[in-house]
Amino acid sequence: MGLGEPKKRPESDTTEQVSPCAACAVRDMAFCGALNDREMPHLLAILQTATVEPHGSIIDEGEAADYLFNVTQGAVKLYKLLPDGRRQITGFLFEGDFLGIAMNERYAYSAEAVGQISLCRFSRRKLERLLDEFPKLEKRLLGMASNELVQAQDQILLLGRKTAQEKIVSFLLNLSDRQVKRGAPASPILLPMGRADIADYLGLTTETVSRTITNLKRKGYIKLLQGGMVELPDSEALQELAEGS
Amino acid sequence: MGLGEPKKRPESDTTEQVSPCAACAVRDMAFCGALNDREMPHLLAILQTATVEPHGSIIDEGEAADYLFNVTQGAVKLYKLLPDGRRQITGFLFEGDFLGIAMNERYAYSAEAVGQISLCRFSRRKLERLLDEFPKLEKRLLGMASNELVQAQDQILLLGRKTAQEKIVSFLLNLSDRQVKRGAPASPILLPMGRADIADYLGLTTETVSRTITNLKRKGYIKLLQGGMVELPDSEALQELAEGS
DNA sequence: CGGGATCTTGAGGATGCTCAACGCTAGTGG
DNA sequence: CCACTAGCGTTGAGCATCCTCAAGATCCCG
Repeated sequence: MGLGEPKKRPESDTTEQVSPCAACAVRDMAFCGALNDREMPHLLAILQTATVEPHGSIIDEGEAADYLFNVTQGAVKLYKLLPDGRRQITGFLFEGDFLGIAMNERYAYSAEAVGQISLCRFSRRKLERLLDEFPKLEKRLLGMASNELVQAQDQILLLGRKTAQEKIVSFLLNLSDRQVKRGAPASPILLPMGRADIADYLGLTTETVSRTITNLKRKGYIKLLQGGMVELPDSEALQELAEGS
Repeated sequence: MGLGEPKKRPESDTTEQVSPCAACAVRDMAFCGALNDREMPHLLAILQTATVEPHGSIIDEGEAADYLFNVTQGAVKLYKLLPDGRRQITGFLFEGDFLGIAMNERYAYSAEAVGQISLCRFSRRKLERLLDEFPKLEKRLLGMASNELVQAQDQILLLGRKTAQEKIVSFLLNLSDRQVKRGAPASPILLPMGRADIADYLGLTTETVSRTITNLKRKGYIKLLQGGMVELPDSEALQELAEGS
């Protein structure tokens, strides 16, 4: 099911009457930032806000792709399944990230909340009409797609050719970079997802993830703090570990 | 260097004076198909055609992304390198495929001709101006980016969670599907690339690729023909092998 | 404080890699 | 015309990384 039918989902709020955009912390980072204050109402008119509980489903692979989303709070995981249950997480989304560019008529993957999250929902049909009206929105979307493709290439390199340790370190550095882009410090980083999720993202098992992290900890490359925080004392050294140079 | 400086590349033709688009076999499949006969001249005006010899470089990762390309004949491989030389091929392009969506200011990967190829080259700057003039071109580009992202997700699933045999079979079926989209038969398929390229695309070694293909051959799932052609006698059975169901 | 889920650690094993040799094909030049 | 070579593909033996299976440790929430 997913958010395509919000009436069935108790964790989904209905649209707020006051503008959620005015106070939106991620507006500039998100694709909404392409519009100025005068144009924003058009976007606001087709937008709904919602929250999803931990492990709540947002979209399901194969569903008709009728809605697009913008994550405004929390972490989301995207994943695909094989018939026998093997799972590959194709990405994590955080505040400001857009969900739904990768689709044809149907979603190419499922999406699930990691912790509790907030998001904006757009009708795809209505958004497409808006794109005709505001070409710069479409340009922004194209730029975002371009960027996502670059990220996907990096992940393909990681999965195809990196060792377990290189994968873990690359992952940590990637989270750090994205935190910086969101205006947070480069270290410590927050790891809101479990070992199993990390494993399914990096093409490993939870055991290997755990062992590798323990190893990095022992060697002093990382430090585990309270609340799933990880300190990266020497990102230069980590950078080298991430590329095997 | 790459095609950014065509004067230095003996294998690059200069622009033809007669319209190469009029007789273009891939026009409808390519993004050019978004424009009708009346609009086409605008595109033609910013386009150059070229050929590249086998193993010739088209773009290099990290180069300024000043040009976009459309493959009109032959096969192209896209790849990324790690500092120690490990290589990951991120995709193969064939007639009608577009090259260059995945970039920021710089190319995210290198591209090299597999055999001899022909392509169209567009100045990115000029093409972007054209996008403003023809929104439907931009829409087409966004749709193509969306599609490429879907493909990238599939590749991520393949690399992260499939066995060697599943990878090989998925690859063969993917080539078959794309041949069908180009109007060719589903079988036999052409394998213009070598074992090493297949290995670097699937995150394997040439030895494993060779062994796995031999195995599939022995079990009757595929048949190797002359000239790098491969027959797929039972695509249903292969479909199951590809997903481990 | 109890209990389920998650994380860690260990031992053994399998998939795919490394290293090495051999075969095949096509292009080259005697 | 055919030996020769270079590149590519195939096959084999041994091995390493990572997986599987299992048990214990830790954490978190009720």
